[in-house]
Amino acid sequence: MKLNEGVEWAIHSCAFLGALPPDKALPAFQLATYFDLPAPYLAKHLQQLSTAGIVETRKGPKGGYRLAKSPDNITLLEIVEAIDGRSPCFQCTEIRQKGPSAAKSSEYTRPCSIARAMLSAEKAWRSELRKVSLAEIQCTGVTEMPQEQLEKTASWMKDILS
Amino acid sequence: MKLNEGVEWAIHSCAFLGALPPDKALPAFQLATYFDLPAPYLAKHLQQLSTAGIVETRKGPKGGYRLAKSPDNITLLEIVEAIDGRSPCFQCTEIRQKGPSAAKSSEYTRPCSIARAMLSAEKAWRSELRKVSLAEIQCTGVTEMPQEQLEKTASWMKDILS
DNA sequence: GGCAGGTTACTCGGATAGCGATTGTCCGAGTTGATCTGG
DNA sequence: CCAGATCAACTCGGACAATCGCTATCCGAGTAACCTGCC
Repeated sequence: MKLNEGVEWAIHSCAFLGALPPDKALPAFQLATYFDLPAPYLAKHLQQLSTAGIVETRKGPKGGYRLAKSPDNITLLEIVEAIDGRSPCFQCTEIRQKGPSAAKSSEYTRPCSIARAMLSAEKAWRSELRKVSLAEIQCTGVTEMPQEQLEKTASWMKDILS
Repeated sequence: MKLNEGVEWAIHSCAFLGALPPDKALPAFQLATYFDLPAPYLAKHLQQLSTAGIVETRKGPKGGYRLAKSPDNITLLEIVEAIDGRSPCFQCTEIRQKGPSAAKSSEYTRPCSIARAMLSAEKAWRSELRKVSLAEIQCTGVTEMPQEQLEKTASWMKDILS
């Protein structure tokens, strides 16, 4: 039960891309530099975000990644599922139908009650993540960011985009 | 984001142990036979349940495992955490404090807002699991179990415990 | 017949290999912007 | 000076290794029941 490490990188990256001026894109390499992450590996996760339709790419010089839609319309759940997959974390293997005391398979109509409880909890988790939009993350993030970092980031971004 | 497979086995095993007559214990090997599982590996998980204080053991002949407390006082969360660990599935590595634009570490007072959102969702998940007691699982399980399996299980249990 | 001691067989517990998924990396295909040349 | 074609550099995308945790297994330590012999 460990979430892919790339999820954290992806969320931070999306929040950062959302702060970019419109019609500007940022290469994966620059993002990796900003967060001090291994560039090729971050690129792999950005690809997943691209496949999921959360970010869009632009090749060639002055190219890179940028958000594909408004931060208001991007939820944390979307990003998490883009990186970590959509398969449920609890997979019922129907062991109640195994062993010497099992009945015929057709006798089991409803899903296993244990699986139902686990899936229900997972639904609550997903529901919480769906409530949080990227816009909220950005807003809170900027509000709580130290003044020093705000200035440095603005300066850094200016250099890169020039 | 995949839950340890042993979690399913552990929950089924606990539910089954709860159906045992009081003061009777069941060896790991018999449990594995009943569910058609690899015995040594199931035993490993039962050990974890024992360490967590959910089941208790009795060595020697007529020994085995049995519940350490009433099914009413055992929650799904306890079992899940006993097998899968209590560490949060989202680990914030504070990448906001990395890179060329980071401020001094002391400037970051509150936890990262992304981590707060992820932890909040995880809290909801754990809360849902805490609501479900083993007693409820047993009750639902028995109610929905095919008649054929009920009879076979009763007969099988009689043979084993004699 | 009852009891004590020894034996035996059965149980759990921790230490030990194998495998798959995640982590980490690389190079090639494609595209865009800039440059150079000719009109 | 302008337009078009060429060129070159920069970008993403998918294919390729290494490491860590989960899966699976085994044997040794400990214990309780049982059996036997004695009182």
